[in-house]
Amino acid sequence: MVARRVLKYAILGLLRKDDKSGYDMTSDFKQAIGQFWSAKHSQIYTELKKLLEEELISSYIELSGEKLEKKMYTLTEKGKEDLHTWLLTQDDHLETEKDVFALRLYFLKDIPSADLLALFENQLNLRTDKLNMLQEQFAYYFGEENPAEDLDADELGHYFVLTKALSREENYIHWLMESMDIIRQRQLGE
Amino acid sequence: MVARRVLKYAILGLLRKDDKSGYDMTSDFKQAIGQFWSAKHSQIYTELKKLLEEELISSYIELSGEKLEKKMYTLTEKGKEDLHTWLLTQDDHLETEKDVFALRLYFLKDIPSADLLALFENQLNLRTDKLNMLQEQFAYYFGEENPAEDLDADELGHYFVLTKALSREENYIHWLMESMDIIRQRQLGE
DNA sequence: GACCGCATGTAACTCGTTACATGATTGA
DNA sequence: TCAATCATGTAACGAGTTACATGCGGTC
Repeated sequence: MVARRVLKYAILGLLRKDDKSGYDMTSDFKQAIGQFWSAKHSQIYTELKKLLEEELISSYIELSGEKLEKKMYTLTEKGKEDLHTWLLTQDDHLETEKDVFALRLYFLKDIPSADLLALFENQLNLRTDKLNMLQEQFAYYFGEENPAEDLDADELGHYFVLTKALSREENYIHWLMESMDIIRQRQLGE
Repeated sequence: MVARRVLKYAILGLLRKDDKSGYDMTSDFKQAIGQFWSAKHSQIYTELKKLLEEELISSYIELSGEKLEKKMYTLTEKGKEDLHTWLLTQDDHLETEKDVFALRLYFLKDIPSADLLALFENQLNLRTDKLNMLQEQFAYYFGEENPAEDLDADELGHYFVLTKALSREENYIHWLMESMDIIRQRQLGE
């Protein structure tokens, strides 16, 4: 069984502290949590409508300025319960972590060896940019030091997500560089 | 722009060397390449039908025994060209690497601290099993040594995919253990 | 004879993206 | 005044899962 209705719980989770609009959630998915789940505004608005019908959230209108309406959503008691049940759910298996670069690489015999390093370099650039972005985020929220002891429970979730994303990217880059060395070695021997 | 029709190219790629049936491909997605892309048989058969219509592959029937028919697929010239173009495509951005465990963790403030370590332990078990399975696969195909220099171009793709998956799981486990230490430290201070 | 793996397919549904559509607010 | 950002929504389509449906082949 595949993890079901993840977006539903991502949205309920985003509402656990503050009321938010669909637009706010769209922005959240561009921040830290977007490293591990994301959705476009079209999908978010559709899901919000469904969650309202299911009475897991309720809504009210807030004005920004004179006319512009923000539809704010709040967790209902039912929504809180559903979220808390889900938070304690243990996964019974791991999903395939899809990665188009690795897939392409599996077929590398059909990639001319002159083009292979260029593909790696492109991936290295993308990953390096992402790592830099994450390091900036980390420094902004937590400073340059490793502050795990001083954090409150709320910041700790953010801390874990950022350290997870950082270590993922560092590891990816490390593997890319090792693999590029292997390719260069082989090309010398050609 | 999101990477489009990845399954199409995964299938064309799997056919680059040998003819295969839909069933064979379903098995392939349970092996090494399944670490980075996978699909159920229902989706594979549907895609094969589409690729036939597009004339990127052709098919013929092979018998296993007296009656059991295997429908074997072959890359056409058009299919080969399409695959080779795709293999040289550079990604211009990275997709969100979805991870339900990390998502759940972001909301950790709402997880009772007694349950938190159990969630981590569950994830650690899943990841450890996966790492062991990958290590066995690696040992089976490449032996215990690091043989990158002796491989032909075809094995190298397999080698990269396996080392990538291994380093991903090792890194995941390392981060899990570090995070569990932090949680234990904090619980002592409670 | 029963069970497991081999083998192929379709239908209904859910999830996710792209494109279409509209309008307000803020700051340069 | 122009552009970027704020703000919400729907429609069409593509991707992926689950369930339904059927039959052969080998082995215990």
